[in-house]
Amino acid sequence: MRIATFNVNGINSRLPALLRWLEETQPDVACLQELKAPQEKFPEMEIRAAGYCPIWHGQKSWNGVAILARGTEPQELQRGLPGDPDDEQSRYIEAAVNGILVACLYLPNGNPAPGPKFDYKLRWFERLRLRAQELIATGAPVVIAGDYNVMPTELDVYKPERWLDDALFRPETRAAYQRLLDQGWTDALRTMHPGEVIYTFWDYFRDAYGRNAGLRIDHLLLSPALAPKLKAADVDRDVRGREKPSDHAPTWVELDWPKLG
DNA sequence: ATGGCAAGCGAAGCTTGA
Repeated sequence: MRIATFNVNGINSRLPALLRWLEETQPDVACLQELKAPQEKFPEMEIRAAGYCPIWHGQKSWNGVAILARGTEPQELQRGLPGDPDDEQSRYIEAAVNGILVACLYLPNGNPAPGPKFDYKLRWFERLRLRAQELIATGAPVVIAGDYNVMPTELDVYKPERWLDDALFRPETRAAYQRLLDQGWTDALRTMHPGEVIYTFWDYFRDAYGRNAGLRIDHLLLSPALAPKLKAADVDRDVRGREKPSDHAPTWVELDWPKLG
């Protein structure tokens, strides 16, 4: 069973690229972020025509997350990250798919730091930590996938010294990610590629992709019940090099788990 | 150190992203 995460940077402007990738790689579950579309502008017909059943949480202009399941309806469990009823941003959705609890997130960027946006990021991170603790305590097979906007270590940044004060790499941010891992989560991509330079994002500026000036910020965390089932994890890097690409590449895990259908 | 690019909104140029 393959579960992927892909920050599409606008689902409607990215639709041809998304459909091509789905057709080519046939993930069983795809977690999408940065839909940048209100609820009613999600391209449900096109996604269903491609064989995927979606649930999504849209928002005008910014954010937005979705979970797509191939040939089966995701059973939605949670919409919005608990812990702050005043948080209007669409950054979190959870569903059960084929016996696995799938959480899809788009963690706040947090720049400029310090400042209110960075404070929001850290508060959001703390809410995530509490939710993740609840999920891990159930003992269920869980994957929390998405754009975490965190480079966990220096190995995950093309030029660490340039990013020290950035919200994606500041000590507080890395510490928050580490606290999450300390609950018992497995960072799937790093586990399968220890010591390897492997990125999931290249910005649009100055030929960052061509120079491999990238970041590893899209992660799939596996609960203890699921980590032993990890068979492979990788990045569909070539997708970033195509026409009209997202600035992120799809990232995925292959699990020893019965396939859908 | 800065600005480079892309997308949404809305119909130019600002905001946001990372």
